[in-house]
This record gives sequence, C-alpha cells and structure tokens, in this order.
Amino acid sequence: MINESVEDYLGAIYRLRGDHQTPLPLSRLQEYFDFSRVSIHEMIQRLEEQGFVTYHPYHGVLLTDSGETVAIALLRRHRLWERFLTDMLQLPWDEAHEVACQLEHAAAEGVTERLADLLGNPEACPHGAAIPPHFRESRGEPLTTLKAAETEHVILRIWPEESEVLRFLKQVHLGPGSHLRVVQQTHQQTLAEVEGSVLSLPTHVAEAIWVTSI
Amino acid sequence: MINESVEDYLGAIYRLRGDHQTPLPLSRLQEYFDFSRVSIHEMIQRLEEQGFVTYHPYHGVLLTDSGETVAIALLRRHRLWERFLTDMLQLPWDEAHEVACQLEHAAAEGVTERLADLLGNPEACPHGAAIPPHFRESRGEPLTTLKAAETEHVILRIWPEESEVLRFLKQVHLGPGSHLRVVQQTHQQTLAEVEGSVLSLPTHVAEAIWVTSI
DNA sequence: TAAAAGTGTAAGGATAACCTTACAATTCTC
DNA sequence: GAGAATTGTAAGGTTATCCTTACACTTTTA
Repeated sequence: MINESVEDYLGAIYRLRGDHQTPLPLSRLQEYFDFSRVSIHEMIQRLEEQGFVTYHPYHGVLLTDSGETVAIALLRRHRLWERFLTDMLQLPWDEAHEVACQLEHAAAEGVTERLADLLGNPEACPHGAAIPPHFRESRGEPLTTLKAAETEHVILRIWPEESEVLRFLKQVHLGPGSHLRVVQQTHQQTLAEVEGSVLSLPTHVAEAIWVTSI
Repeated sequence: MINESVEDYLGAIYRLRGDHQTPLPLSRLQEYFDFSRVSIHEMIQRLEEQGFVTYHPYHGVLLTDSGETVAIALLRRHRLWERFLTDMLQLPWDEAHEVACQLEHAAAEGVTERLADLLGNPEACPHGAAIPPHFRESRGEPLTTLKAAETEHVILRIWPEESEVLRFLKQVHLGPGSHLRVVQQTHQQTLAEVEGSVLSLPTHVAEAIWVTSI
C-alpha cells in the first residue's frame, strides 16, 4: 500500500543515494527525517516486506525497481509543482520546495501529465534538479571542493534544498544558472566573485552549491 | 491542532449544514463519511475540546467562529483548485472534485491568493458552488421538487458532488448554466427538455441538480 | 587486535483515527 | 404515553507511525 509515508521514504532514498549499487546507510535517512534509528529501521523492514527496497544490514538500503518507480513519479510531481509555483504563481523559489512537499502526494498520473504540458515539459526544477524522466549528465561538484582560480563556473543545482540556504541564496541573487569564480577558500567561507562584486558564502551554504566549469 | 482530519470534518459540517442556527445531526456526518457513529462522536468531542464546534447532544453540532474560519478557508482552496484543474489543466469537470480533495489541504494562504489571482478571482467552482468569500444569494431548489411546466430553469449547482452523478451529467452535457424545462416528474425519473430533445434523469441524479427559474 | 563508533533489535509506550459490541438515554411517532 | 427509532457512550480492539531505553552485534579505526 503506497501512502504518503511510503512515498516520502522512497523519495528520500532516491534523493540521497549516490550511485545505484551502493546501499544507502540508514543513518542518512535518520538525519534526513530526524526520526529515531528504531523508527527508520522499522519502516525499512515494512518497505522491504512490500518489495520496495532490499535491506542489507550494517550497509543500507537499495531501491527495487518498483520502489524506484514510485520514487521517480514522486520526484517528478514534486518538481513539476515547484515549477508551477515559481513560474505561474510567482512564488519565491526559496518557498516553493516546502509547498511542493505537500502538493507532491496529490495528483494522479493524468493530472501530472497535463501539468507538465501546461508548463512546457520543463527539464529542471527551480533549484536545478532534473525532472524525471529528464536526466542531467553531470551534477557537478560542490563549491567547497573548488580551489581559488581564474576559471568561471556556473551553478547547476542547489542541494540539499534547505530553507535557510535557499533564503540566503535568494537574498544574494544567486541560483541555478548564475556565473561565479572562486576567489578564496577557507574553512569558514568561500569568497566568490559574482558579476564584478565579491560575495562571502558560509561553508554550509557553499557546500549546497553544485557547479561546473564553463 | 489543525490536521487533515480536522479540516475534513469542519469542511463537511460547513457543506452539510443548512442555516447557521440549526445544529447538524451527527447522523448526517455519519453518512457523509461512512464512519461508525462512535468514531464520529469521538471526533466531534475532540473538535469541541479544541473549540471548533459546539455539540448539542441528540441535536447535533454547530461550527464556532474559529471552526467556520477553518472550513471557509478549506472550501476556498478546494474550489479554487477545482477551477485550476478544469480551466488550466482541462481536466474533465467530473474528475476535478476528487483531485481537489487531495490538493485542498496543501497551500498556505499566500499560495491560495496567488492561485486565485491567476484564475481571475472566480466566483464559483465548476459545479456551481460559490467560492468564499463570494456568496450565492439563492441556491435554488432541486429539480425533483419542480412540477412539469412551461417555465424554463437554469442549473445553478450540482450538489452533492458524487462522482457517479457528475459523470452522468457530463455525459449528457448538462452542468451549471444549462437551461432546461421539466416535462414529466415521476418517482423514478425526471423528464427534462434540453435544447429541443428530452432527457431522462434518474431521481438520484435529478435531486442533485439545483435550479432556479429564469 | 582491541576499543570506539556505528548499527540492529527486543520490549514497552504514545497517539490519532478508525472499528465492533452492547447497553443506556432521548426523541419521535402513532 | 408507549413502543420504535435514533442517538449517546462505555469497553475493548486494530493499525500506522512515531518514541525511549537497553543491550547485542558488526564495522571501523588507532
């Protein structure tokens, strides 16, 4: 039975996993949801019984095909609603994620596809995440891994989509598509040059900015 | 705490109540939700504790001001989403109600108001129900109460919005705004003349059609 | 390789929202 | 006014999803 909880878990596993072979440790889910270890474990067992994941004790979970199907459909709905909220309702892009978290569970397949059409079948959400079935070849690298250099970079994506980080970025007018150059890298902050002026980005913000060189 | 259940109950009370002084019998809620008498009663007590309703044993419930505020906001969201689904996503109007039941709980106030603007602040949902804060002076009378006569009537509203009834009406191209004249009234059906041809409407359909003479 | 860190799991609890059964109280109807 | 119908409510259950505590097992690290 697919309810909101099940969808949330499968969606989280999909978002958090790296490649498709390495199991996702339950501890990652624990910090994502901020639930107790016991609750996460309990739920994972339920998901395994229902055939949505395979569970490898001490290593983590992998989505089965059916689990992945559910997750992909969820993320598609989530990101389409985000586009709707920013593009059609002019909702600030830092607020769209949270509202979309509520809308994502609604809408049968027919509704989702009509929504996609209305939006012109967008390929990415306002934070730069690909909207399934579209894919992004490279997800780039976090800004914090870059060394100060002349190379110019473009922001591909903001991830994870934490409200505080999104608000910060919106305030300094930085988002997917923005160009920047790393001026200085320290433990506390990243200094980046954006359109002539230099911005200070706290580490927890900089590590959510995924860029690629251009 | 206002969760989906609470909203659903308050919305149902608002929809089902007649005037604003007569308490709504719990039996009405029981048939509306198809829950047991005990469950309805339990929930009503919880709602009373939270100050959303006043409960008058053997008579029914009344919404308090705070309960009414919640209900009105819910119905506004519900009907705006219905308009969005039919007007922007071209969803058939007989399917819009059920999808809107899922969307109605989402969307904070800001989002709702932007949605209303996008839709041009509509006054009624696709089934003819007024979108708060708009009001409808008269809700008319059910088709079943009419006698066969020369008088032409216009459909104001379909209510209650049961899928089967909505599908039937969509199939015969009848909806809010349609003009008709009652030709014959029996216990099983109502014969109505619509644009020259005569339609047979089963009683359970006819009693959901609220009309007024023109 | 031993201790530390991380992970699993048993036991017992809480809450919300549903259920049935059974009986009691009230209201309606003839 | 009495019996029928409706409504209230006590008692005990179920399910899903969370919780804490406590202890056991596995993996990682020094």
